[in-house]
Amino acid sequence: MEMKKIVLIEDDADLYSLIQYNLDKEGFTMVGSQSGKGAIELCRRERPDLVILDIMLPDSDGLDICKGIRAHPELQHIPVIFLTARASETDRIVGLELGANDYIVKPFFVRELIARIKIHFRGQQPATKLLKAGELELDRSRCQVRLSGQEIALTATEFRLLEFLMSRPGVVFSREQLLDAVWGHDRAVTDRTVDVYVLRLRQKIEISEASSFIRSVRGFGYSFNIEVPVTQAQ
Amino acid sequence: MEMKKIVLIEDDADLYSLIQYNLDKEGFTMVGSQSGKGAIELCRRERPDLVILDIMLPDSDGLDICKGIRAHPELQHIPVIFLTARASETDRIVGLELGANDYIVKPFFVRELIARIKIHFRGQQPATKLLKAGELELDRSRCQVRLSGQEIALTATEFRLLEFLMSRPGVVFSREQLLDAVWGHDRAVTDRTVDVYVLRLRQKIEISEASSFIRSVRGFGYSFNIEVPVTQAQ
DNA sequence: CCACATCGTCATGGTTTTGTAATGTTTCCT
DNA sequence: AGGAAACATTACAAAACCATGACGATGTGG
Repeated sequence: MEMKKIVLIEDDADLYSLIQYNLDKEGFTMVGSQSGKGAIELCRRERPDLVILDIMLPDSDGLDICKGIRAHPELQHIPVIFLTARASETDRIVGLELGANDYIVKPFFVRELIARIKIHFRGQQPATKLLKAGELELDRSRCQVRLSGQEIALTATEFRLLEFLMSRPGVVFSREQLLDAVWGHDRAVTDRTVDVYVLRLRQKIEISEASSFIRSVRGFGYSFNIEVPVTQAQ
Repeated sequence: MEMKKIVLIEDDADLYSLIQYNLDKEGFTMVGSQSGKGAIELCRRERPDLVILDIMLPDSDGLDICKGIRAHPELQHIPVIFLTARASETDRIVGLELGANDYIVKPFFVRELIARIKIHFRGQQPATKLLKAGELELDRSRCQVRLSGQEIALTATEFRLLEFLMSRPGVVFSREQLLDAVWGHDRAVTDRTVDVYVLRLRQKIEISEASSFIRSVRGFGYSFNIEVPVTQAQ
């Protein structure tokens, strides 16, 4: 997961640094303000992946800020977590119905805040599951392989074999293991078959004679090369 | 918004009916069980849009059910809300980190539960009511398809199949997946059927022989072409 | 109750893929 | 070097895969 950026608006200095410390420890980038003024501008400038918002601020209302975020076409998709001491039913409802994505009542456990933050980052995995190795790209969801941007036509078995090898680059697999993984456990296939498929793959995705994506490891099996082969120099 | 379906697993009869009443009032479809046994099967059958899960059940553990849902490839995207009396820090963290999307501690306000449910349905609206690919347009709200501006008459099944494929252009789906998505989970349909429908779709929406909107991916299934087919040359 | 549209299945045939056996080549050991 | 084992290649027949046309069942509106 790339580094996620979080904006924190919280006037209580102690709580501010506590959260800052913990977000930092978790590997998030944090920018923030202890005042509600200019919060929208801060978000427009920083384009965070998530906003943590105290509702009761001395100079402005967190609810208004949330409303502002939701009204802004560029920001409206950003998840907002409210943080507040108000625990009454209507307060909560108003917050949630106003467009907040979560609502945490003070005092709270920091680890819970972190866990709830992570929920919003979960599930939005990259649309395409892409395996890369130098010029070679394998797109799982499209069942497609490209070499230097150009599509390479592979058969189903070839694709699955390459996918398996690429998903664990450098690891050497015996023919036995490859048969289990690619052909299935109830296979009825000779292990020489693997050789043939490696050959077919090589003929399709090999660039030069010198460097090979698939490495034969005599006496053991095959592995996907980590030393990324290159066409020219790099 | 179409009718959303919610599965509720809660052993306390009073709470069960309270929630049932309120979900019903809000216009949600609810199915549920007062036992944890068979919860996964229930979800597989019903394919709900959200699951509300009590953690402490007399016959099984809500955490395990959640784990089961997250482990099932067809169910793992479904939001899970935990409902529980356990308020300790570790309980909450475990619940959230296990894959739950929300965690509500009893006793709670029903309106808050409703508000939190709605959060999960918000924003996941298909942003595009209108799917486009070159000359081909699919209007979800009107159940209408146009090719070069001219309306094409599709049957219900043809429409759903095309809609599903177009909604994730480029992604390859197995016949199995297409049957699940288009025909439903309680299907009693051969997977050869998909071939026939693809054929029928092609006959109706295909422009030329060279370029095709629906791509056959031998050994895997079908996908909607991203390379937008063109009437003329490129 | 008939005409018509839709649905799902089946059988067919052409094409691609697959697995194996046979043969050639490299590597390694003595 | 000689030979054996491991790997690379080639060629080919069997199997799998998909497109297609036809058909019966079911449902629906007139």
